[in-house]
Amino acid sequence: MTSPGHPKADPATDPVGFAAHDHGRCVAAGIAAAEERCADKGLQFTPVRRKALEILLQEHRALGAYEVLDRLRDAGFGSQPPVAYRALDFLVANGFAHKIERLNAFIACAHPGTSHSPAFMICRLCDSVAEAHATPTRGALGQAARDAGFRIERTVVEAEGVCPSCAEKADA
Amino acid sequence: MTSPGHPKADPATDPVGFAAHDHGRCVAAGIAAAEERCADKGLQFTPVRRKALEILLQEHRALGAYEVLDRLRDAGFGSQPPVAYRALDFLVANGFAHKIERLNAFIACAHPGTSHSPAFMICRLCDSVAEAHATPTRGALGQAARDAGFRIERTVVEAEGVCPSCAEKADA
DNA sequence: CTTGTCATGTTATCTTATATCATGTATCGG
DNA sequence: CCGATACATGATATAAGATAACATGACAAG
Repeated sequence: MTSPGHPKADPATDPVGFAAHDHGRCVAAGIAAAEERCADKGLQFTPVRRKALEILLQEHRALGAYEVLDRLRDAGFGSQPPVAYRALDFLVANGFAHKIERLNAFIACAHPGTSHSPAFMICRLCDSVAEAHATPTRGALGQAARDAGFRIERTVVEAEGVCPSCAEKADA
Repeated sequence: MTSPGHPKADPATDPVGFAAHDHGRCVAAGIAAAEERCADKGLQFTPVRRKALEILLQEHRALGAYEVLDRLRDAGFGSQPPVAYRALDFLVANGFAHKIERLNAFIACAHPGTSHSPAFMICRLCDSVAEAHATPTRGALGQAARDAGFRIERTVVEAEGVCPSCAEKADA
């Protein structure tokens, strides 16, 4: 899942997406995790939902709902927007995928199973997205919320910039 | 600008929006700051742009582009989407307003003039939005970015939850 | 078997955003 | 003063993202 030989590879915290890695495993692991969790929680991991997750897992970048819809249609599923949005809503609601608000697009969760506040690094050059963990209540925001009496329920943390591989290309 | 008598009111860091305050000042201060900065930097603070900022400053919540457009039209400006988007783009590009990605909507900057990475607290009950300061490079995200070799250029930090005044109402 | 629940399919529509071309206006060097 | 340039605005059309509402099907509980 993480780059082989990476000095501090840790499946729970290592940002996936910028480094070379066994991508087949990403897909298999993602599907397996979802299957298990759905079985546990009595959720229906139906064909559309499974396919939608597979589609997202194919890449480490965010896909728009209509991009997902196109691929669902190609795979023989319905072709109207709600088909995609419903599948994506299910995946997001159950922690198998996340919505990248900055891009109005969706990406498979890189750390499925673990409950977490995700944080994303979005490369503006190649559109790849890596997921890390945020600690929203610890930083300046958490302090501001406590001071103001604001109860945080969910956080969106997205950094836009340049990924290592694009930075390298740009330097060359 | 901040609530009179607030124990730790500090114009540079105090989140505005949830507490009672002299709202007329918000508007006046926002316009004044924009005027000054535009003069300094040779930017044209044209009537549409001024009006758009005024519209945003009217409330401590985020307005959709089309909501802004409606009010611009009411004020005698053009009524086509690009009118609003261009004005909003200008305001955002120059730090007079921010886009709330979670809401696809815009809000006047609460700390104009200061260069900052904004963080927002969005009340899901009353839609009010308060702006605080984020310290993106300091927390877990900054660490992850350094580890991954990702160069952060801009961050989106938005917390969704319940503001103090709505929490109070809910308790009652 | 019928009732309720959940998933899917389908139509229509709404909201958000941008590309493009045309027009106006201020500034500046010649 | 004139023409070139840059920037701002106006207007048309369309793309992209999202949801409301209604109909159908599958299945388990009563």
